[in-house]
Amino acid sequence: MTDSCLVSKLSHYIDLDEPDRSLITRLEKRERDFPRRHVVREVGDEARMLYAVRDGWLFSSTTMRDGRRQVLQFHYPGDIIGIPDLAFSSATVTLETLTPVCLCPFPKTALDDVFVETPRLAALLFNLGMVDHVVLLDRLRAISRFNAQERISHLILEVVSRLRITHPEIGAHFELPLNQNMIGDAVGLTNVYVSRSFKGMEETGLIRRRGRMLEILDEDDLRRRVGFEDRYFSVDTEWLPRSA
Amino acid sequence: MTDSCLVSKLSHYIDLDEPDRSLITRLEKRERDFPRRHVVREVGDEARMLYAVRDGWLFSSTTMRDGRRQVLQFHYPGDIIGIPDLAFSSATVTLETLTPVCLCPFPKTALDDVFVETPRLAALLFNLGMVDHVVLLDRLRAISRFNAQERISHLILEVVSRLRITHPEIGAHFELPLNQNMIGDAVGLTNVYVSRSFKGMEETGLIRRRGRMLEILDEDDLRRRVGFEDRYFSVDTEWLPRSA
DNA sequence: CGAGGTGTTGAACTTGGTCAAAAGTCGTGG
DNA sequence: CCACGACTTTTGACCAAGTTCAACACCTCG
Repeated sequence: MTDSCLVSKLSHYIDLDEPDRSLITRLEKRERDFPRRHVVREVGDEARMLYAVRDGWLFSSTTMRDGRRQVLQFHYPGDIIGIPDLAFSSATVTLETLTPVCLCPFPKTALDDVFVETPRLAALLFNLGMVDHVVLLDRLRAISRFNAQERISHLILEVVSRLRITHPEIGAHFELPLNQNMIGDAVGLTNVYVSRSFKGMEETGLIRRRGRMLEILDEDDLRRRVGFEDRYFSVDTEWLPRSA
Repeated sequence: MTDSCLVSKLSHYIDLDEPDRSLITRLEKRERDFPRRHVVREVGDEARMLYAVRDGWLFSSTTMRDGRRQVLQFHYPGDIIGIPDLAFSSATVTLETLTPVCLCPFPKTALDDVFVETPRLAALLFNLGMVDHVVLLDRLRAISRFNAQERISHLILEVVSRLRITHPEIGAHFELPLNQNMIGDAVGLTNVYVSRSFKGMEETGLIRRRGRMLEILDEDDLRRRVGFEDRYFSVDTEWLPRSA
């Protein structure tokens, strides 16, 4: 077992000591692989487990009665997923893989140990939960008030900024493994209008595309246009309790 | 000092023991009053404090460069506000009162004590944070995919279900202290279209209005129309660590 | 009584949706 | 190496929901 994504994400924020690391290792003991396009769990399923993402991308979504889907979040290596369902006995969202994925499942009750044994780590998880919350608030604002091109721009910026936590080397050029239907379902547009918007953005000189490779031509400019804040970058860990 | 809203909200979910109660009381030691329409703190302000809401309504919002506002959340007695900003050194949202309000401010660092001394309470706060997260996911879905009447219906249901935690006696008839501008800013519509939608809903026989009093004529029907789930009602506290 | 905030209405307009067809793209098997 | 099928993207024509702007009505509270 090489180094864990969870450890590498968390130590991006604080120094982990031995008890922290061994606790995390305990959480990541089991592993399970899933193929591309696999439903890990659906709305209404029993929600006793959480999963640490070791490798691959996933997304969570809900479907309305008329069949339209809303993509709620994307999940990357180092994330713990299923956390929002912590407070419910059955899943509130559907978790589905986007690429082949390796997950480390552990029961909710294992979080007990984190809270009891390593308060500092528990507080960090809380903190990161709040980061996700703020990211979601940003997206709410974007979907509610931006036009199509702005929404898509916002989503792209959100995705790169998250990727850079674990892959700081990512520059303006990267792969976006999402089809236009998925993008539409994430920002509240139809695939048709996503296509038109992409075309428009390419003509304006905001981006360049080749297949799923995407190039952001002027990231600062793009950020300014949508008032994008990189929430993952500057996280306040000052208030966390000192390690025991 | 009579009984605290925070205690009454939290004990809706678990039995609080003596250490828990005394810790909460410590958090609520100081009190501060604010008038209606007062900005408690703005985006960019230093975010060292959290606030327990003792009395009154508030909301959090952000403003875009063009002046349009997005209302993100409403806050009620018993809520702890400012939590999303926990992870940031400056505020990510503006907090503003809707009615006259009494808040109990305490520094972020006081949460340390909660994590170290009462893991069970810390885990409960985490849990409730996740409830708010899911409520936000529901709203994202509503704003992204519903039409005007459905969005407004969803918002109304969200508000009543939250009110009922601390006021279980609330029935179909209650006061909604929000003007149509505010409602529009919350669900991503203009005040004009909020007005038209309300009119439509009244004509269809979904609701009845008189000033700010609102009556839901058939709540089950309304819930079914927008697939509303009451997230506040059925919270899973099974996984929480036992008290020491 | 007057003023400011709030709600309502109308007409013209815009953004994005719908439906349907055409054109790529990519992996698989022959 | 090519052909086929499934999926994805693009394009066009038309449509509908919600916006904008502006005027007016309505409270209510000082």
